Amino acid sequence: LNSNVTLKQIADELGVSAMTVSRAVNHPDKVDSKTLKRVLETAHRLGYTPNHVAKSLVSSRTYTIGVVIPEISHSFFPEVVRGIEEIAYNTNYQLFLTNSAESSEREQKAVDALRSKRVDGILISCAQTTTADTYYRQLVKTGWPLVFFDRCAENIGASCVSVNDKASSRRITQHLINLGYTRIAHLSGSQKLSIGKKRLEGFIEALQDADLAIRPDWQVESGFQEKGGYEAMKKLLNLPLKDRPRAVVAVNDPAAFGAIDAIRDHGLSIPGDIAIVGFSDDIRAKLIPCPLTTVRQPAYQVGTVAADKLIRTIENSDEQVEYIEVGTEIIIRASCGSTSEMHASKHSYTV
Amino acid sequence: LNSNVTLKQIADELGVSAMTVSRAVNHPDKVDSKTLKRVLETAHRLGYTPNHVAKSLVSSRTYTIGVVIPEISHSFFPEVVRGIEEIAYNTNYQLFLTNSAESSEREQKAVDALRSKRVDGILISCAQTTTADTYYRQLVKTGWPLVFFDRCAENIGASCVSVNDKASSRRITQHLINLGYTRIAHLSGSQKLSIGKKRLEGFIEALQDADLAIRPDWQVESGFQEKGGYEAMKKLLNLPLKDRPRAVVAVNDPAAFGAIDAIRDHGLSIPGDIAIVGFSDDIRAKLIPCPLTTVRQPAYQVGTVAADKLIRTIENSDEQVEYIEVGTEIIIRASCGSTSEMHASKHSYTV
DNA sequence: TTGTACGCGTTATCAA
DNA sequence: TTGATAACGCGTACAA
Repeated sequence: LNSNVTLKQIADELGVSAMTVSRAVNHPDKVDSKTLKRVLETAHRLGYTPNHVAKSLVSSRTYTIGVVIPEISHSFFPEVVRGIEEIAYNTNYQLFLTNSAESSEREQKAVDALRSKRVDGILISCAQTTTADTYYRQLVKTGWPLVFFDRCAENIGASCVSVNDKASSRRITQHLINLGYTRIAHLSGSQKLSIGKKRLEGFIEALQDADLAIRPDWQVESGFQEKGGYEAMKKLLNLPLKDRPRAVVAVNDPAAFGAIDAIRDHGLSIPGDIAIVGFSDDIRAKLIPCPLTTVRQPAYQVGTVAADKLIRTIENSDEQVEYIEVGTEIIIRASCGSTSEMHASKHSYTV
Repeated sequence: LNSNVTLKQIADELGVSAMTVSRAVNHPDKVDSKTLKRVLETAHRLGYTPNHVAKSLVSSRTYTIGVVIPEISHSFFPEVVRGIEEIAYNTNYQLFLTNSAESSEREQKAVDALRSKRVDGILISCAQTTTADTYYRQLVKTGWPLVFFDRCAENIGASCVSVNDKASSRRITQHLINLGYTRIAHLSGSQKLSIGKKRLEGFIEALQDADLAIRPDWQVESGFQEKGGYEAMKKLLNLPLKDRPRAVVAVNDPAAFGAIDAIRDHGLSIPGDIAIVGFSDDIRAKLIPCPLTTVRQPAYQVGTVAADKLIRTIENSDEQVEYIEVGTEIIIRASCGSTSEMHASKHSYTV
């Protein structure tokens, strides 16, 4: 029953050689139409399924790619995986999915396992705890096709597909400036992570472009969680009234949610007293009482672009290393306040 | 560089046989401690990674399982996959993830691909369009370890892990009854799908247990989307006042959301005029103005249980076919209304 | 058009 | 303790 049918079994059944059966299956035109028919017929009858394990052993190609993500449940990565899956499906690759669970140790184990499986290439989004980029460097040196996505190890000679963090942060800050706000603060993420750094940079650039004051006391590190957002916002609200910002750019939506709670707890209203914008378009962003203006990340597209780049890297030995940024979309809702012109114009645009 | 190191290369380097190297790597105790050391040292130096493709060819075991899900982005399946991944990680299996995108044709192609990869077993959740259970029967007949999860093909001799649909539906209906409601309607899902059928059955049983009237005009098919929920609720609201239900059990949360809109549009309040409960604990359920009482499905647990069952089926040739149901949790919020006793008691319990 | 020989990287088996 | 051989299923290269 479970004993898998082989070319040889079919061959024996028909009194031909295994080679003939192989040809019938893979190169139908290279075999006599009559034997072809007989072969295919019995192949079907016996339930033949080509053994890719054996095929891979001889061809050194598995038509398999490994994906390492740090977090399965958060809505961003499933959507990325869907994009990867779509490309893989269209190009006849299979996907090994592994979860590093934000542990760099587990991440390395995953990569080793994928290497043992002889995947043709690896897509990886770094665990937050990752420090060891020496590991990545070694990996790159082995020549395995490797593409980072979203969370990238930079300058190690591997391609990278990510969201346009800096430009997006700058753009949403500019949106506040265009609405007339001049006293704008930033709740920032960890400066050890590229997204934390880039979003802060974009924020600062926007202020510089508009010749607005860049005040250190208006840059508070909140981290990426609600709790940190709440605490950080508290600090801003506890400033003397004359030093209080009029608008806030949060590093992401959860931080913004925390900040919103703090603002409410302080008896202030949004956007009347303080305007706020987020980043990531969390599913809750549009559902809260004062819907949050934010940056939508094209997760699906990150997946398709990364998978596409990886497969080109696999199939094209002289494919160049690239740093690809995909554009985001500013989603304008109520939390930033709005001018009359805003109502007349369209309510989202891309960066 | 990319040329992978083989046992033989290490062997040649040291002037021993490939067999000795193999033993050193896999059975350290069966080799002289001195040669062991030499072998491991050069293996490390050359960056040797065992070739699982070759291993699989001889052992007929790939330590790989295939997962077929109908929908990657919805929050339920990522959580299931996370559970599967956790078990796979602990047992050293790798996961092939494939997406049928609710197409039974694509589902079959996925399964064929997985068979070609010689996965040790398959976990599958049926596409909604699936009709061809003859295909599943054939698959089972080949003896391939196979476990269905969430959406199951029943009575075909394969194990199945799913949520306790009928009991949960009955339980949440009973909750309404306990609160004193007697005029209760059901917005049902397609009766062609097991979850649609089972949830209706549970609803009816609860009414029967309480000797309440089971009125056909209070069973409206809404399907699983908001729009259907809205339309179905409209029908109930358009009944003569004396025939209008006082409470509604929706087949899932989206249908409930649609119904809620309809109730609002009709100028009625929740739960004051009409109480409503859902099923699935959609992320929005707790965020809407009148938070929705609903059934939370333990997605992660569905994943771990299904993966565990599959691996037992793989590794234990006389493992029995089982239909496993995992319990749900009733999440009590405002939409069902509440009595004073309710406030005193705990606000969730398991079925 | 069809068949034979060999090798892909590994391990089980038996012999030394 | 170590090595030689064969086999896993398939495809390339060559021969008939």
